[in-house]
Amino acid sequence: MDDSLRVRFAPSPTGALHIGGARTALYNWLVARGSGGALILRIEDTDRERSTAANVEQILDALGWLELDWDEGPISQHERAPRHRERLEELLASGAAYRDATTGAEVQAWRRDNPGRGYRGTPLTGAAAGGAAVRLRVPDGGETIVSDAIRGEVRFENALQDDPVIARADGSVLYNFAVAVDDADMRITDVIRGDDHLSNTPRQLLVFEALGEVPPRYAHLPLLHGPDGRKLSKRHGAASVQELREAGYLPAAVRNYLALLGWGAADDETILSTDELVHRFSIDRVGRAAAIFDEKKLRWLNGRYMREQPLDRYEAELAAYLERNEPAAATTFAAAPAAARLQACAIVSDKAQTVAEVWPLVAFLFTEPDIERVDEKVWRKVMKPGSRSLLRKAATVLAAIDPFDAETIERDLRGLIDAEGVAATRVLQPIRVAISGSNVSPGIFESLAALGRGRSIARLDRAIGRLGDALPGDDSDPG
RNA sequence: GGCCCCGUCGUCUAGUGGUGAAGACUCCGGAUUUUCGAUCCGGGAACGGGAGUUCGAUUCUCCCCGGGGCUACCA
Repeated sequence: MDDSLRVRFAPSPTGALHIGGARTALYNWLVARGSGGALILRIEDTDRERSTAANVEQILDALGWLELDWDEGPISQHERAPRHRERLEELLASGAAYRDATTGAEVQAWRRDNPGRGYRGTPLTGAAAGGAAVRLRVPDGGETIVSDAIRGEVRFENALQDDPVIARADGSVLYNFAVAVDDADMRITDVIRGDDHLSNTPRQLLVFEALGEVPPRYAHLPLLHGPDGRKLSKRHGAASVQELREAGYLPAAVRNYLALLGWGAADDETILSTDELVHRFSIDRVGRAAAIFDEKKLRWLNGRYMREQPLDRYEAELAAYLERNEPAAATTFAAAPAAARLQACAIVSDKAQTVAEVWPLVAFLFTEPDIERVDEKVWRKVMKPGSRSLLRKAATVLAAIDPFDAETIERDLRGLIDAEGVAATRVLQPIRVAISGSNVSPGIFESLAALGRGRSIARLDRAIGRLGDALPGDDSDPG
């Protein structure tokens, strides 16, 4: 326990929260919650062109859905501009930073002509300094060492580093400067972020040094890649937290899965509740190699979480999912009695791996399938000569079943199957299609019980009607 | 190009100077079965390559190869 520990999650609102960003947030959160320390949420919006309020909303929304909370913030980095300016002036005054109007193209050209050296500008003074960017002076000798909890000591030779631009000509500061100032002001003790920032770290350390501040400890996480081994992006399917939510994953499952991407418990346990994660997670057990995001494993894990949910929780997740993605279905579902909603969840609970898969399987309990429009291929596959007769007999059996529950229905329908001497599938599949409009549904006995006697028989009758049109005279041929 | 990071089954991880290199997902086969799933059982599958250190390297060092990141008046 270390309640003096302060970590931060600092996303840039230039898009939705990516899976990689979500994992970074999670790791910071786990470290904070496991130590009694504080998590600060800081929005890195110094790029006014690309940062939008909508993106900030999306990020907050994604963190909320993941159930990751924070102790301070959200703090807009952009709103701290006066403070950044103040610190910048200090460096300008001390000579640690200077005005330089050289363009990027010119620096590149300079580097071509001066291989093995970092660019050093010539300070501009007086009127000439107007309209020039500000660079940080990097020492010509020695090295800057990043002491990283995951990578060990990473050394960067100062002579090789360019003097980085830390503020634009208009005075607005750049990322590497703002980050260092903010991390210092917010007394961040541990920076846990993506590996893509490792190369930025020496620049930030140099800012700390110039400012006379003590830098935090660092931990750079391995990046997340897509199945093709390249950096995770849109074309790999679900790449943002919102997409994960739309795909029907549960927040707890996503947290569990994300935690395992780059980290493993000492005993290599796979299923870990958030509580266990908080207790067992440790940054020095994080691996060094980039991890590939594999949705198959997430699906499996999610299925486990789905099945282990209590029924009322299951129902709430389904309702929330429908509300977000299928408003019409949400209304229909909400209008049904609570008992019916819970029963629907009960009969699919061991089938669906994601919340998105639930409604298509149980919609028939809440809306009438149009028997005349059942897919022709499905219909032909299931409805054979003799089906009409068997459905009639099944309807008769159903009419007499008492009580109308899954066990009794199964007992009596199996009695019919035995009496007819046919394969169970010849009786059960036509019933399935008749009541659900599909050849894929939850268990048939449970489905009949959930639907109730009246509606079940009515749907059987409707199917018999369609069969009468399609297969006239089939009654005489039991097949 | 320069600088930096990384490299155990297809994937995520565990692990050790001497192991039959372990688990999970996927995949394949089988069982169960009223559909799809789910479930159960079984199987296949890895230390990137080359030197060196060592009695012995997957483990330590170097080189190569491969992948990735940074190299912006982006973050």
